[in-house]
Amino acid sequence: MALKKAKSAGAKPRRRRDPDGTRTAILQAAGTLLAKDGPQGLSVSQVAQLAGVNRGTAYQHFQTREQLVEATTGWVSEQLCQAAFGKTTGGKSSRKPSPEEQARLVDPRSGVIEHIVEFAMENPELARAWLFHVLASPQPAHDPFWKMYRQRFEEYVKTDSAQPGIDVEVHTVLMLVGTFLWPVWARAHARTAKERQQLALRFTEEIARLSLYGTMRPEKYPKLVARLSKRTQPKPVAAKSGRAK
Amino acid sequence: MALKKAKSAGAKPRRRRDPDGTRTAILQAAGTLLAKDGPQGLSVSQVAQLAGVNRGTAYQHFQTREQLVEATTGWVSEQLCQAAFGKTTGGKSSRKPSPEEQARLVDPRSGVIEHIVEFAMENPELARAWLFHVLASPQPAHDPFWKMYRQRFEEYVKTDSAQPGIDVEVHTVLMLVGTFLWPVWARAHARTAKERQQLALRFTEEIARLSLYGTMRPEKYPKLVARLSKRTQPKPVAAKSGRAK
DNA sequence: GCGGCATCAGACACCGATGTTGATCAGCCG
DNA sequence: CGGCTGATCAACATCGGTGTCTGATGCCGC
Repeated sequence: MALKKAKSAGAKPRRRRDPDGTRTAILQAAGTLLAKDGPQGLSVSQVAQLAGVNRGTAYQHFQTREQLVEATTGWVSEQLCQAAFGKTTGGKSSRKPSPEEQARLVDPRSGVIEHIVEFAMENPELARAWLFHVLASPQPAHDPFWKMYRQRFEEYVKTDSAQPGIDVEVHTVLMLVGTFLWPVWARAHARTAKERQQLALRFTEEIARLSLYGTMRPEKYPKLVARLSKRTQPKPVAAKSGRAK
Repeated sequence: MALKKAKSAGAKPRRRRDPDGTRTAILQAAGTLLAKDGPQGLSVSQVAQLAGVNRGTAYQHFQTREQLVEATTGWVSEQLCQAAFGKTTGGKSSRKPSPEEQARLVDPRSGVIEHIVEFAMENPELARAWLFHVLASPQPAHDPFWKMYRQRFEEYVKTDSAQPGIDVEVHTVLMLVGTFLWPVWARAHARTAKERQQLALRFTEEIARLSLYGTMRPEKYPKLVARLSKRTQPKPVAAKSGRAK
């Protein structure tokens, strides 16, 4: 078709006029570079180049490098929220979920972790970028995705399907960061989609096993059992509320 | 002692001639800056300034910025190895450990995790630096500290104190990264040494609880139990399924 | 068809970081 | 004590990134 795209010479086919599109293109490029170099290593020049956008245009969408980084981390978190929970963070209210839907969202076996792992396995850049962000942030728990996950798990802990005495914060740290680092580790071993899926399955299976049975055989650690049961016995929920306000 | 240190005017009291000392001073400064900005954010200028050393001197010890970063990550890993396992990585052989010593080193309840958490809680810069390094590295599992931990845990898994069917890699990812990120999270909440110790205790207790009992009540997930027990071994699962009541 | 605006190209001053080089001075050894 | 080695330092040239500005160009809605 005879249209734009000056063929031979390095002529640049000027980008079609689409502010939102370019913005997200920039964010996406910034995301992948963020994953590679971390927040401190991000340069507007590289981002613009990768996004196929003039540097000046980038500066038109984000006044300063710092703002670009900020916007990018927020965007990454948003992507993760949508992929994991299927809704945006900026609560457009959205009708209250039905009870069974509630249970599905809350129960750790319902697929939230599976979703996250699979998504992270297919988008390791986002996972890595999120980890960088969380690691660099002075307040990791302020991240929207973090808060979302934590809240969901907190609700699960209240149900009678959960073991008593769970420490929500510790669990959140373990699961979130483990779930996102696993693809980083696995990346070195899996090339094909099949291998990746297998590794994702391996992770979720081990999480399931650990969640059900733990790592140690209780009968081998009577003293530890006694101490822990003393901690959680009297009134499980009260014990937790003491520290996880 | 009354010596050196020209007092008033900005006169620089030329550093005493001490190659090894300056080298480790540089490494230490690089470590704390690495924790703050990540590998890509590290600048030789800042390192030299923080270490109280001329930039040129730094370049004499490490030919290039990249080499400095590399040496620093190695140094951090070394520090962690010594803190956690009490010996250096560059195996000077060192006599074989006695059987009970072996058990102490291998058993997850013996204090390895406690050691690491406490150390990480008191040296969050090192923890953060290590996480940055692991996150940025294409082969996280090549880190000496990582390998050391993994090997120890692998030996534990072979003992009959361990649950059957443990996935060593998944466990290593979870524990290592969780243990080091916990201080980063906790840092935002704890100021005094007492608070820090309390948070460290809270983490190890939850790890212990999780290792013993897991997160979910098996009786609520019969299908999952069936699938997992089929995966591992037919026999031992029944024993622990009764523990939770 | 026209005006507004998104996009691009290029240039500028400024800054900080990188490596390099030659001078300088501390500590050791004869 | 005097010289030598090399650890430490100050200064230089260079490069790349930032943030800003100007003018040109084309796309889209009115």
